[in-house]
Amino acid sequence: MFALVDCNSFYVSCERLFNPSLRTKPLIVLSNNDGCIISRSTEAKELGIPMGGAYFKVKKEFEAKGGVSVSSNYCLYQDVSQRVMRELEALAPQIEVYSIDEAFLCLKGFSSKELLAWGKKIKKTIYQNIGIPVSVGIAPTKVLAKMAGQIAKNNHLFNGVCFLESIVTQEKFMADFPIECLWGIGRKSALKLRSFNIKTALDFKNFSNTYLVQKTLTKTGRQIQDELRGISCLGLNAIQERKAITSTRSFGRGVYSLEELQEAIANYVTKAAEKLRQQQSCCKLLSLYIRTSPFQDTSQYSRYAHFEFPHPTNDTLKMIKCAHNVLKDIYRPGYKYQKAGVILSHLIQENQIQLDFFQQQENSKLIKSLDRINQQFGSLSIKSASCGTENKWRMKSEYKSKRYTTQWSEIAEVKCI
DNA sequence: TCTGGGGTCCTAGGACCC
DNA sequence: TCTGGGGTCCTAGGACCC
Repeated sequence: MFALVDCNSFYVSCERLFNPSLRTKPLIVLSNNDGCIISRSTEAKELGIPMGGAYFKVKKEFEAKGGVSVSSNYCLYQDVSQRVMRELEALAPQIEVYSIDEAFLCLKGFSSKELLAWGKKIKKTIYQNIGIPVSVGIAPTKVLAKMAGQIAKNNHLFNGVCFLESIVTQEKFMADFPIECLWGIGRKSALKLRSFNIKTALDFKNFSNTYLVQKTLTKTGRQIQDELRGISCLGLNAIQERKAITSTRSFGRGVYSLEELQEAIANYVTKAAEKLRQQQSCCKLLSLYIRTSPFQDTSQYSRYAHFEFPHPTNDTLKMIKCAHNVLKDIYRPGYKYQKAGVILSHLIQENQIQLDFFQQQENSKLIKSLDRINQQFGSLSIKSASCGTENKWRMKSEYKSKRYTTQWSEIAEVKCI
């Protein structure tokens, strides 16, 4: 048996945790650059605010109806997430942290009678100890547990906990479960399945042409079908090292000059390289891209290029130099650039690097000192001069809440009146 | 004027080997 | 004029997730 624990409107719930005045208002959380809507309270959903929609399109109307918008605050969300996961680890024999707001639990050793009660206990404990409301779905496979989670969240009769035990119950809900809502079936796959007259999860379960499923949806689709049939294909995944680290941002305004792009790229490399060192890895390949806005009618330009290091590295300064060389190659003047990004891949553990006769000593002492200083005095306290100081291109984040739990200077205040 | 960011997995097809 | 068969490895691009 698997359980899926999913935090309800996670970012919104985090914001409400430390700002009770937001608890009764329609609330939305915006993506980076205050561009899109990425989390909505129930009240905001009822006002018809679309998930993933462009903020500027709804801003006026939403505010007129008393809605409140906040910029995303990942320091806060990450920290609250870790607290939730710690609680879950104490409650279940095995856990897979699937995303910032979700975890799968493996339920060996529970009788089916105990399972529902146990699900309710999880919900209650997380709310009591952390203050975040969650939904719990329990079923024999991961895909079914995901489905149970959806049902627990949307069907009020369940009070946030749904256990799909018997095949009869599973099929009863599958019959009303649209195919596009199934975990792993996106827009494209749903269209293909609908062309075979498969409209619900139950239709998919009963579709007998497995050859066609494999052919159109590849191995992934076949596994989903098996999981619907109660055959578990997807186990609990252990935490694994990242295979790639990316840092990409849209600009707060159009960027034209090479100098500003260089600044932005230097900042992104700095960020990505820090993450790389945190997991004690080096990278062999640095990829980089710049592009104009696809939403604008002005002439478009987009380029993607790589640099392969002769020796795997995590040295920020060396990486910035190489990135700048690549950037010079792909930069063309006269365009209004909207976004740039850096991707580090072909990662390898620091202690597994193969050295050779001619390899120069890495500048590791300097980099280690930088990391230590930044850890103590805050991110980017000391950085390469190429990162610039003004950063006029920097993304917008106009309505950001405080980092209540990770920054002493921003800690929550309690006032006695 | 303003439309996010960070990931994973799978497959086809190219390049190469003997 | 005729030009095989069996294999591996790598990567770009597509699709999906939250």
